[in-house]
Amino acid sequence: MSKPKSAPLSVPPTKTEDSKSDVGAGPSHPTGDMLNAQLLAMLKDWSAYGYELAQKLELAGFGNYNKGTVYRALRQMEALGLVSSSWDTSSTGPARRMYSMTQAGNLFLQNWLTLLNLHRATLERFLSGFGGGDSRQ
Amino acid sequence: MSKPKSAPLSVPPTKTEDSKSDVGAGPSHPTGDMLNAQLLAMLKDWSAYGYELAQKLELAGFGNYNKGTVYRALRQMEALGLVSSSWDTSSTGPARRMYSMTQAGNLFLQNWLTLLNLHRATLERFLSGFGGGDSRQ
DNA sequence: GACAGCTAGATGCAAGTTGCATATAGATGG
DNA sequence: CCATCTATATGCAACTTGCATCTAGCTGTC
Repeated sequence: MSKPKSAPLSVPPTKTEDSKSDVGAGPSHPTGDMLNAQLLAMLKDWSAYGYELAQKLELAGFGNYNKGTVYRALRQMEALGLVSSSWDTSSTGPARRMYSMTQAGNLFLQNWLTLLNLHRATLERFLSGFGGGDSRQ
Repeated sequence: MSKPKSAPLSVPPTKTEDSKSDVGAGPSHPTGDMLNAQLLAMLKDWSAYGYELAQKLELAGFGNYNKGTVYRALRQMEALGLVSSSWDTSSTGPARRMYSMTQAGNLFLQNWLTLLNLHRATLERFLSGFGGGDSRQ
């Protein structure tokens, strides 16, 4: 949710055509637990640093990503024990904070996948017969 | 994210056993766009009111749900034009605000499913070979 | 008919999250 | 020396969420 601020509530939509392209209806990129899950998945087998992860998210197809949010998500996950970090000064350029996933992080990911499947299953149950629910590219 | 508030950042996890069942890592129930999508899916073919929808979410397997959040999510989706509402006083008991999905709501749902598939595809790509990623019900 | 309890919706507040802009700082190239 | 790129961090305003609480209609019971 983000764009339009108007509509004084309780006013019947009256749906004009003006918001056809934007719709205020487009989820653009994941935040919160969804973002955490993406970050953890990328850390599954190797270590990585924030800048790198933010770039990969963009390459993965999510719109241009807010790096500030990525950095804060990583620090917060560290505070929760889902990842651990250490400075890497071995390569040239500014120091990098290298993250790797912990066991708790792995457990989070499991829980997330469970919730995600429940989410999907529930959606599909209500949208029964809906086409495109499973089209992984 | 919700439970533990401690951990002063940059402290290596030290993983004690105390948080094994909770882990501070368990996404419990959907919020934000994920919640919106659930609500819209339940409104796909019929109208419903908030109290009812909140109950269905619990029955669907998501933990005990915050009704205040559900009500506010619905009002906000109405402000965005994703649903429309009207009072229903036909049945006994307190009046019910009946919601139904708009075309914009349907478009939101489409977009959400697209994002969800991208999310899943990306997770699976990084977790390649991971077991359990596709076990629907 | 007083009263507890259920249904149904709404909201104040504190805490948390996010986007945007900006800051810091090392490295590199001209 | 200065602009630019990499890499991380943060202040601020706006928004979201959970919890508790409020209103209000209806039902059942003594």
